[in-house]
Amino acid sequence: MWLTAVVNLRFVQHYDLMASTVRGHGQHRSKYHHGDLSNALTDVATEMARQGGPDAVVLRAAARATGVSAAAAYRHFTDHGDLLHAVRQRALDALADAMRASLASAEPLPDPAQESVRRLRALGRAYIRFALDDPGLFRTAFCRPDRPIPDVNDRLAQEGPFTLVSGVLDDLVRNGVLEEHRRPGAEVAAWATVHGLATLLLDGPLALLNEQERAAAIAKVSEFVLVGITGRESGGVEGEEHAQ
Amino acid sequence: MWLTAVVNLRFVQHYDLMASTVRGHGQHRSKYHHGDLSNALTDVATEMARQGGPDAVVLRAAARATGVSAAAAYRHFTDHGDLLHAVRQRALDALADAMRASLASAEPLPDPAQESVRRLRALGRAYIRFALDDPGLFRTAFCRPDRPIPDVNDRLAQEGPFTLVSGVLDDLVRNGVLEEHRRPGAEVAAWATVHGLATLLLDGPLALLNEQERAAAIAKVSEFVLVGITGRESGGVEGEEHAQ
DNA sequence: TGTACATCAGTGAACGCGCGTTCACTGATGTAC
DNA sequence: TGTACATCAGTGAACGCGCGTTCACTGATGTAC
Repeated sequence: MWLTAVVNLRFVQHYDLMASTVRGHGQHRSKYHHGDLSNALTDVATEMARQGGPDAVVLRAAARATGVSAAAAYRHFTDHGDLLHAVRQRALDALADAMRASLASAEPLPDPAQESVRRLRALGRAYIRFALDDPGLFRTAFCRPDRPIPDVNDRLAQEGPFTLVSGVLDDLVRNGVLEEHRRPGAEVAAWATVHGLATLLLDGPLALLNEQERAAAIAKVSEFVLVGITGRESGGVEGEEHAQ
Repeated sequence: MWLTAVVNLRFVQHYDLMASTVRGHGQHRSKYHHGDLSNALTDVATEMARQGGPDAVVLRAAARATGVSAAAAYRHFTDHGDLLHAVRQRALDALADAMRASLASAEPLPDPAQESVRRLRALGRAYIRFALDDPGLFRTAFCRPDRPIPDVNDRLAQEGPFTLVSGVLDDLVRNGVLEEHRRPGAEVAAWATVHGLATLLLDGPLALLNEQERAAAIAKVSEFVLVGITGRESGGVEGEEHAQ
């Protein structure tokens, strides 16, 4: 009990430092009229989510860490759920960013077919890595929303993880790797597989795997996705699956 | 706020009824020395989890609903996490039971190969259905544990979901559907896919799918798993995938 | 350019709530003789 | 078979905690004239 209290205290101190640093960089708005409190609160709350998952997003604590009264938060968020929703969106954005970065992180292969396979692998790898590196954010991104989720075909589809996968699958069709009749629904299957692996590695029984077993599982699943989607042995680009 | 209070009140009343019914059936132990308080508390807490997920597992409320002081719970559980852990185990057991029931729910097919494919499909279907029918329990089964998870090769493997899948995959090898060199790690891939689909349907963007789209997604993923595992077109047993 | 004033974005104190956990206690149970 | 007594499994009151949210308020900002 008091141990928890101590930990929380540490959190607060840490966040306070962070908050003052952030504000210190900007123009001093003489305390009143922070200028960008909405974003500042979301920043801090996102940091909390990163460290402790969705349950760590606490409105009062976020306000405290931002150096502002709790009531002030209600000028920018209708309630706690609204703040959490903003954090969730941040988490999803961060995931999508990581996936995009992964796409761009290596030289494109000369052969378009191989290149699109590489891209699919890169997306999956980034997804898993994000989950393992930032479990708090990952859990927050997929925690049960208390507000309606944006439709996949609306905002999220704009530039969300789902859309990235869809785009690469379209590439695979275009480059003859994926037969057209297999295309419909393929993004759901691919996404589900990678997402499931990520959550089982994080919170499920696969959390007990050592690093080697984990790498093997990831490689196996990566292969599995390609075969399952295309319906045939994944040619070329062998070995890449063993890369981190 | 007061709305929440009202809802909670309803919960309590409901659980109280339930608890008194349960105790009413058994022998009256004259209030003191309940006889099986540990199980009674776990029962009630599991019901709470069924209705509201892991966060709804509240020690005080469970004690209240069981008609017992909160302190009494500490004779049987070291703390709140211990109770939650018991509920988690119940949830996992319930999932495994549902899967086993699904295996036995239809006539075995005469052809052993087809039969083992049927069994794999049955497991996946049961998994998804459990998640959709009992989201609270499903979320609880896979919520982040604050205690060490039992190793897959230990208790859970005894009769857990994971083991069921492993067994059926062994059948697939035995019956020539799955080549032996593909067997290692296949249960992870299969499980991840189905698990991912379940969680995306529950809490992810796929929650927005209508019934028809959802059925299509499930069918597609089911096909995907078979192809991904075996490395070839799934022969036979076509059409069954469209069954609920 | 200066001033009156509406509006905006904060404050801080308080509210009620329910939680997990501890404590000294006491009634019921079972066992040794 | 009856009785003393240890142990077991409850009680109920209290603790401290921190949360989300509301309220009347006030200082800063920007705008109309």
